[in-house]
Amino acid sequence: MAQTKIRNMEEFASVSGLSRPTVSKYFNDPESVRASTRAKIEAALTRYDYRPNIFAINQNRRLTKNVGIVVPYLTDPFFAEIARKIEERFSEAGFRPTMYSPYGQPDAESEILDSLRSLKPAGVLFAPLGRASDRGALEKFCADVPTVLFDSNLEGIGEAFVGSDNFSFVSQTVEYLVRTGAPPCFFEMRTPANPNANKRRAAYVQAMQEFGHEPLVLKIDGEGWAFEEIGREGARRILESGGFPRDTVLCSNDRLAIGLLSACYEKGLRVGRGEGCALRVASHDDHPFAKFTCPSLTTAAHDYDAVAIRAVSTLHELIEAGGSFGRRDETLFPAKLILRSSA
Amino acid sequence: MAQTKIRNMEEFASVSGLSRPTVSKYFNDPESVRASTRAKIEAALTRYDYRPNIFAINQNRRLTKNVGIVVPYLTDPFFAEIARKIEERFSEAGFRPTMYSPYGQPDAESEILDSLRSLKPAGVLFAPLGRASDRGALEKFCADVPTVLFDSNLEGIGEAFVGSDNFSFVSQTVEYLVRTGAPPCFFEMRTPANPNANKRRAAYVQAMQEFGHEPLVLKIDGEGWAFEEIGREGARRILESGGFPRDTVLCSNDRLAIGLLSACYEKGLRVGRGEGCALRVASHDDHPFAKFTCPSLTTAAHDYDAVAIRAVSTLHELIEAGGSFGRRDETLFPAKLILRSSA
DNA sequence: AAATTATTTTTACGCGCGATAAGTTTTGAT
DNA sequence: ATCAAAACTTATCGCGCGTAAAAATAATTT
Repeated sequence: MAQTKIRNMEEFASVSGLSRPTVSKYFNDPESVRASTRAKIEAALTRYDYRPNIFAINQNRRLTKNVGIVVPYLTDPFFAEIARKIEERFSEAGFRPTMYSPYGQPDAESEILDSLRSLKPAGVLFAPLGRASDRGALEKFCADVPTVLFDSNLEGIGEAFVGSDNFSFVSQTVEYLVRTGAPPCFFEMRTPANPNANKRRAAYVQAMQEFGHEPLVLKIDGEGWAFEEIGREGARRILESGGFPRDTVLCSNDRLAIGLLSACYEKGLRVGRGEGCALRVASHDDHPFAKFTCPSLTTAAHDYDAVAIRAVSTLHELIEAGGSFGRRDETLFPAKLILRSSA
Repeated sequence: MAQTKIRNMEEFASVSGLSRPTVSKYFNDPESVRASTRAKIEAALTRYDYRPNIFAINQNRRLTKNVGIVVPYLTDPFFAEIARKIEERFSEAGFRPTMYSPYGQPDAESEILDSLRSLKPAGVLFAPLGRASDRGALEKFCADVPTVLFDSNLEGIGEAFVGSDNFSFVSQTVEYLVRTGAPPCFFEMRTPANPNANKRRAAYVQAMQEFGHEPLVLKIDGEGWAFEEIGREGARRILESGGFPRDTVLCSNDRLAIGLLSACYEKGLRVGRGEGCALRVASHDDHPFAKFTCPSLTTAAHDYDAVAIRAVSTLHELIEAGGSFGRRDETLFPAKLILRSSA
């Protein structure tokens, strides 16, 4: 295979029988050289495993091929899944995506942005922490680096937003629950970290009023990102002090619902829509584990693929537009109701 | 704040009243300069937000501060959690960790190693896919880059291995199940991707024999990494064709168990150790969701922290040893039995 | 205060490639 | 065969910093 070790592009150009600038052109865009030239280079690539030095490449380039993907909590399968889809699309498009996560910590988020800035990324897809984010730091970052927000919208930050339509989520679940049973109460954290939570609550109140029912919001205590634990503890307390005020519960998100279902099981409360069931539970997100809860969770699903595809294409356009759109577009995808056993 | 924008280290050295080589030394190791000098630089750092260009730094350094963390499937909360802990420790130690995942695809794994190589990392912590890995590619990589394996051991690959002791996992669960009830059958995939699965099966057989019971291994079909789905389908088929041959089931890992519990719930089969329960289920890993299954899962827990700490410190030592130990050490941490409701 | 040692400055080079300009060859259409 | 456009070669500069050696300065010891 590799008889001689190739040290740099000069040497590789030489063994390909070409000049360095031509080879350089090829690595920037293989289509930019003649087919016969391309063939020479690709033949040489099979004989020698040369790769341009990534640091030297980026040192002197105006625009790198680096893109950043930042999600608030990477150990949450929901974020891991969406980050993965985004990463995949960027790789296919010839970019070098890198994933970052502050794991819920605002100072870590700012730190990530700082070190991302020094990577001179062509662009960044950024799902902010939300309420806890350091707004000033984000604004400064977005002024320097073409950034598209996703999942959580912070008004005025980033050149565009791509996410899911919380109203679509909640109106569908409320409609379904009301139509097939009784009006739900709403189960959420008292001080949600994520701005989507507030929109969902507002959507719940509005939808209930439209259907002529009294909204009823149950706010449970708890800080941080251990939502399952918080949901379980909150549900336990409610169950131990007389139970839920209605026989249908709509959770703000699936992770809270997973905790709630766990508490119900523990207390021997049967959840589902069949006879012998004391409680119906529905939720939002279609978390990867929602299929496997007991009972399986009726929920409103994100269109993961659509969000990922659109986020990537929007960042693409932003990069090609030179880093700035005229106005800040917000793209919201509707949810898809997934009927399972819990409601 | 920043009156003048600092373009490079030369300018920053000038506003600090020092020469560039001294400033360079500081950024390589703040302790290597006099305290008064350090104070000057740090004072300048508060006035100007300068950061050395990451590409220029690494271009010419023998050893970068980059470290790679590779896990087989990052959307699995188990891997996400261990990767996170490792990442955290490296960051604290002044390294620049980057996470990668082939998401179960062997060619993606090789590709990751290739692009990692061009990052000239000081070292890599690598949890391989296992059976599916391209052994030749891994060997070539490890020859060039100081690598420590974790989670999955591949004999002869990498300079060291840090992981959990599968025998400790299984002997504890088997002992507990036998002592408090009946000898379990073993529930696993027919063709597991991960070498740990084979060790666990062997450990199960051995432990059963030592306790004087007949081992009984149930092999279920399924390919890929959708373990919950595979576990559920496998359990469904068993339940629909007469049920489990014993009233106690030990799963190879928690993700299969999550699927199995889901199938049991669906079929109305009550799982747990109390009266009225038809089946006891235990498992291994202490997956982040094992607390929230219905019933909550009795399992043998990895010592996540110990593995992460030891993996990082081993790679540290390897780097300081110049990339090679005399012999290949294997560190195995024992499991901790976590008693919950399922068995 | 002189001698020794530890730091810092000066000077200089190199890393590997991007970018550009001016000249040369190839291509493909007339 | 002619010629312009396209592609390639040659040559050269610069990016921002690491690194090394020698000279100058500061801190510590005797």
